[in-house]
Amino acid sequence: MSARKPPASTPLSGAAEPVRADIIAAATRVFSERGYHAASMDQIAQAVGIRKPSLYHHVRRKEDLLFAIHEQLIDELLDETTRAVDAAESPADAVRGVLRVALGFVARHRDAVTVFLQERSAVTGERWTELVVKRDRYEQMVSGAIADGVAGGRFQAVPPAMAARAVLAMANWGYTWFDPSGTMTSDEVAELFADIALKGLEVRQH
Amino acid sequence: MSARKPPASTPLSGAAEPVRADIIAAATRVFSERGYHAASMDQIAQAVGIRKPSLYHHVRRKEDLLFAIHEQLIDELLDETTRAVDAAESPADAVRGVLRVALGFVARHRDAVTVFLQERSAVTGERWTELVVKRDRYEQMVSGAIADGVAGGRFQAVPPAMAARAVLAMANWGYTWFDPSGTMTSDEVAELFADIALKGLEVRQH
DNA sequence: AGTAGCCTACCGACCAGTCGGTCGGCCGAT
DNA sequence: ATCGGCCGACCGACTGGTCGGTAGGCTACT
Repeated sequence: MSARKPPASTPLSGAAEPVRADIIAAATRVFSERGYHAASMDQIAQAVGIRKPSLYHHVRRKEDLLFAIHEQLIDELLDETTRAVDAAESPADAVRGVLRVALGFVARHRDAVTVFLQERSAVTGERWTELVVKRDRYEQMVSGAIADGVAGGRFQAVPPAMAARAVLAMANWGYTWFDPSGTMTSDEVAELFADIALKGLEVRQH
Repeated sequence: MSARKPPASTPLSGAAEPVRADIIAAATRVFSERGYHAASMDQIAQAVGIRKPSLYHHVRRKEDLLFAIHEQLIDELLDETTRAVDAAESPADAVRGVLRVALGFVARHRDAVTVFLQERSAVTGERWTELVVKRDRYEQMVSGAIADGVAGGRFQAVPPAMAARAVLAMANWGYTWFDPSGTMTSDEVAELFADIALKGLEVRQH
């Protein structure tokens, strides 16, 4: 064919043109309910209100949907957390902020968080690497704050990376049980978890 | 050996005759690597060293494998944790024991724990109910220990169910990052996490 | 000892159904 | 008359699961 090959290249590193928001929302819902592999493109199309071939008008591959969900979430999370940590006046404040942001995400973007945490390994290739880089940056922000606390003598001498894992675990695990219509708001839970992580469960009698 | 007929009857409710151990091991490996839905029975058969139809000689359905993995893990976990909590001399000791057992499982049965925590929703029907019952019993054991601590005035006045979630989160999330060949053993991590949960990160100056 | 019968474990060939993905064409708005 | 959004019809690949049959070990009876 004489026809010049269309651009056909991903415009930039990773980032393709944005997928329509309602499609991402529908995919997020379906993926979170049935899991990435068990969800079919037909089911997603139905959730959008169109047929499968039309869905392929907006997305090149199924994996693109999964990646878009992952990327959107980590970018927003990174952004909000950075702001919270920067605004913190003490390491303890930073830990509180991290927990508040993370649990807020669980509450507000429940399905997306579920997909993000449960379908981590379904993203492949260099796109996965891209996500890992951002995830590492996120974790290092948390362990950095804790390291500051240790260095300043305000935290116990714990390995910061380990403590960060403990803190993040409390937040991440929330997608498993948190109920937005439950008795506690995400901020209340965040405060409670921060208290536990910072002050501990045991009563100190001095 | 005289020709005594083997039991050959379904011994109890639900429990079918046990699936050959190497098959469960292979399925655990494959499921944890690729995810339940992405894993094919052929891949499992190959991991065992037989062909797919032979695999169906030992298992009725794919889901049976998943259920067997889940059941085996939760039964053992429930058992070990019960012993640890019963042997504890204080609520704080109980929390330490729970973390030690749970993180020990992560270290020793990494793949099974991964399947258990990541493929929870793939089990369906009444078998799922059965698992939920046991999981709840497990969680209540932990929150019960914390409630004891609160009632005895040795723990802060936190909602026990919430605190239990924080503690379990630290342990469960371990399957995400724990490396058995890393610098810390699972017992060391458990001790560190217990210290954080019980005493907190902040230094108290009185 | 020989042998008939049975049973477990295994396999090649196969099936119906589903999946991700494509193609050519329709339609309404610009 | 072009074009973005949409769709019916279709395809190849693969999946979970089945079926008929085989190899070989154990038992029981002769």
